[in-house]
Amino acid sequence: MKKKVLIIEDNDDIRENVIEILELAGYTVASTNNGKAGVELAFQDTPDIILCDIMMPELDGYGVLYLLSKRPETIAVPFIFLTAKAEHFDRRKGMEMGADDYLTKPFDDMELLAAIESRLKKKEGQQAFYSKSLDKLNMLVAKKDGLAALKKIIEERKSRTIKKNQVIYYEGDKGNGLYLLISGKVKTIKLAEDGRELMTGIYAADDYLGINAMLSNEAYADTATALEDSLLCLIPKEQLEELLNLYPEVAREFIKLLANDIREKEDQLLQMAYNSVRKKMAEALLRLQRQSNADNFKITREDLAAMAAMATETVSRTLSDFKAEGLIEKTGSTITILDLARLTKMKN
Amino acid sequence: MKKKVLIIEDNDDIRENVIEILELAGYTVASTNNGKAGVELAFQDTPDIILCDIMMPELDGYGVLYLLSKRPETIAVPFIFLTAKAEHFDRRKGMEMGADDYLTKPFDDMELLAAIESRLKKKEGQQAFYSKSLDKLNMLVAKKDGLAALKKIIEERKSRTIKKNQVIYYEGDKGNGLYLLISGKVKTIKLAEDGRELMTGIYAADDYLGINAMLSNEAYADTATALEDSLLCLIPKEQLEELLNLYPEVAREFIKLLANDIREKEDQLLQMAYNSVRKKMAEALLRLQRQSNADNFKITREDLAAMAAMATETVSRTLSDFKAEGLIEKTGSTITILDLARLTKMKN
DNA sequence: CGGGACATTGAACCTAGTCAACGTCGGTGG
DNA sequence: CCACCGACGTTGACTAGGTTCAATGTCCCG
Repeated sequence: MKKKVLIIEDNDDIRENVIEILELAGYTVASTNNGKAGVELAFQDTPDIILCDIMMPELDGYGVLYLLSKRPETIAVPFIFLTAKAEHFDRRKGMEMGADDYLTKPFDDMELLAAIESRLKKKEGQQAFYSKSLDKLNMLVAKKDGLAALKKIIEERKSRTIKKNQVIYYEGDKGNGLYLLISGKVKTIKLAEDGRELMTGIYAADDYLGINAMLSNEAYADTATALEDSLLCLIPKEQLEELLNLYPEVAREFIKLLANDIREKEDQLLQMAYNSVRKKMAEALLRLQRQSNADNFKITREDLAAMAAMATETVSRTLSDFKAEGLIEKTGSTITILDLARLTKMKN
Repeated sequence: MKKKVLIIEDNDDIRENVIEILELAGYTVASTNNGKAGVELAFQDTPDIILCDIMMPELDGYGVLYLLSKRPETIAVPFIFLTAKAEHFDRRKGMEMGADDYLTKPFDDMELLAAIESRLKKKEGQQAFYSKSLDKLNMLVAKKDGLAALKKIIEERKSRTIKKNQVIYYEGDKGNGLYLLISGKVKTIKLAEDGRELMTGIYAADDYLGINAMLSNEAYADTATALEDSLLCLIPKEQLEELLNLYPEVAREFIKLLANDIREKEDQLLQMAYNSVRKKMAEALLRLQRQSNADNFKITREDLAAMAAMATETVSRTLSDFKAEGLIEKTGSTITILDLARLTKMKN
């Protein structure tokens, strides 16, 4: 089956040229010269890949990407930016927003075709990759007889790669689905009035993201950011609703997840309230150890400070103390836990 | 229909004497001379009221009361202590554990009969009282067609009066049902290692208590204590499970409650972490105002301290400041909010 | 190998906790 | 009905722990 490519580019020469090349290469091509029309075309008939200029009047490339990422049907479509600007900052901004690649104009035919093919191939690779995470989801649904629903969900797997430091959703965004983290690591944070961050959660492979926003039908209460390159699977809201209504087991499972979450939050509250800095630090390290299942991990002082609700300087000092006491080892931003037992028993 | 009375009393003379009186008065009487047997009798054939001695070998009266409160079928049965000790401390301990009355030996026939009748009458009164709370539950269940289930639950309404400062459940207890608070006010707290309390929640009429323990099938993560005399309705675990499996709407409703709970806990976490004492105090007062729907309320400095995670002395000081600034009024343990707007906008 | 981001260390400051003494309220018993 | 007691609330003085500001050191990426 022919792959559909959507091109959004306001320069007529370039657009026509690209269309010609792609049609020769056997793709079906849709095109437009402005961002708004591009978004609408994408919604009407989901393409397999999108090429998009950054600098455009009215709605620019970043805006297009943002709007597309709001809808489940377009969120997973590979997105390649076309631009004359090869500057560092723009490139990063685009990648952080979730673009998959970047072509600097002028580009030759081979470059273009190679980029498209590599993206399409990668996307297919991901479909196969889905790992245990989704199998677990299958289990969950299949427990009783949700076979049809199960098939449907898996067939329509939407996936999305997220790069380090990229924001998955912002506090206040209305969610469009539930995320299942397939690989990587993600943190959720809340911002205090003065700009300080508090980490409300840290997630690893097989964890669900945004459960409570999704299930309470409200906007996200925190901001989710990738701590490292991650792969996410989106379960669209409507399908989730359907599952919940059809299969009590699914609802029970989510209820359990939520209830445990509350438990954890309450524990954290107690710690935050009355524990000394040493104790809070120890607990933060233990949480990291538990969820990475390893005795060493990389984390910035800033993130640690946000986890334990203290100043970065205090983190530094406390870690130095811990090192002097033989509890941990540290080099740069890598921390290795040496004496788990004593950390666990840390007195207040 | 004849009412069943169970008597647990190790002194043979007194027991025989009471049995005689009660049978003359038209009650069906079961009796035993030790606590263990008493508990078993109560489980086998739920009595309408229980009279129980405190001082007994093996299992004393407090133990009996505790064991009975663990089972849904006996939790709501009126319980009267019989004892020679008229001392203040014992009386309070008994009442705090949930005893409904106290008879000091020696007591005469009239005293005994009056106590029993008053208890039975009160219990019946409660059945009628149930107020809007349960009607709301009905709504919830009836939304679709859960008529049968609905009827069943309402028929088997278990109710229980809880006196001020009485503990409803302890952290670590395995729950046997979900509580619906019909009237009164309840707090849930967690204890830090050093004994300081942190209030994790405060509940008013129509709120559910212990949702997350119940739904995650684990022990309670906090201790629930009545802030004033309260009336609770117990929805036994099994019925809850049934409802959840039969009616997705019910599950959805609870999911929403849980999700909102998480939201609140996260907000609290952020406050606890970075806010000044003044701000924390203001937030605590606002929370009290919101949930009592009144501008004045009675609360001890200790409870306030547990809510805002600070020392009672600091609470005193901060309240004094607030009063001087015209934000609140206070006399004894009653606080009146004067300037809601400024409290809300309290800067950090 | 240079620059910027990240980490460490020192010193000053300040908030809120602790300890202690005193005041106030409400309930109980004489 | 009043006096007393214990629980609860207030205020002051002192102190410890953590934040802030500032300077310096170290790592990593291009």
